[in-house]
Amino acid sequence: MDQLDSSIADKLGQRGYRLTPQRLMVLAAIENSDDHVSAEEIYAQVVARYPYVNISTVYRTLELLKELGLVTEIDLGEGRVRYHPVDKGHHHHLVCQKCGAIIDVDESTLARLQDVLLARYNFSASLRHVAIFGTCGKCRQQQ
Amino acid sequence: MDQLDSSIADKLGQRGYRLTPQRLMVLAAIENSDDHVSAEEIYAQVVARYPYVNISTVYRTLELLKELGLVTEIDLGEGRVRYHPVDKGHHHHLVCQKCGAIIDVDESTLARLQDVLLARYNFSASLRHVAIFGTCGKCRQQQ
DNA sequence: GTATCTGCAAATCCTTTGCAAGTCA
DNA sequence: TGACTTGCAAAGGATTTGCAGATAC
Repeated sequence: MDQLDSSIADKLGQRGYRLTPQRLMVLAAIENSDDHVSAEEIYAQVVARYPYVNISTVYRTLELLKELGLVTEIDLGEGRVRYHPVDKGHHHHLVCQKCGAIIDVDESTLARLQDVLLARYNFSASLRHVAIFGTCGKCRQQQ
Repeated sequence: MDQLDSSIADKLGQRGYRLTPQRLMVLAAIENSDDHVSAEEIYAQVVARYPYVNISTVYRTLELLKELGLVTEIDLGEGRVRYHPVDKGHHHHLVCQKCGAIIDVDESTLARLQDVLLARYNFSASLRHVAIFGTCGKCRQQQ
């Protein structure tokens, strides 16, 4: 029930959604994570403090936050999705398919692509949180 | 048991894998499809000719072809993966999240990004078959 | 002949859903 | 109070797996 200074909680409240303890705990778990968290990881964090939550509540909260544009989803190719608060900034990831390393890439790196797609295809790409697969330098050396 | 001229079949044979009727039918289904096919669609095609195949055989064949680099997978955001033979050329897709339209994008459009990632991050991106989500021009007009 | 493949059935994994009970505003 | 939320349990859908029997080479 801490983390009442959460900016996401503020926005939820402003839009008329109830700030239940469960939701606040989910928000805290998302915002306290440096990395991107999975639903399962959020659930584990919340259960540690309040054993009666159900994972479906976590999924429902994440669904709501997605709809409201407060978190972004990313698929790093693990067979499950990870979440990240939008207000922590946009960035991308290079995922090495050999060693699993994840390299963070600045938002600007994809800015030009976004421009090209708009100019050439009149398509507004949503490149807020993208995973690009390939091989890192270290692994290429070892081949 | 047709489609013995399949280049994928050739490669499978060369590498010592058995060319079973099931595998040949799966290969034919992949190669005869203009679009990208899902496992379920491949299965449907094969069952039409040989009702005793099992979908797990389709999945196992696809797994093998992926490992050997003979097909690529693409996730167009449908909750299931689609497959495409590598030898039919590389290309990318813009997926409109409003209307579902899929716009094909030439390989060269992502070439520069590939260069940048290599130069800046020493990362060899595997951009052979990428889906980019966003909004198409038509849908943006209607907003 | 024998290692490789297949079919079958069941299991897995992540995620979603129906519903009755609980609770925030 | 009453609409919104939750917990529970069960379903959902795509994909994977164990195993015994079948088969390509």
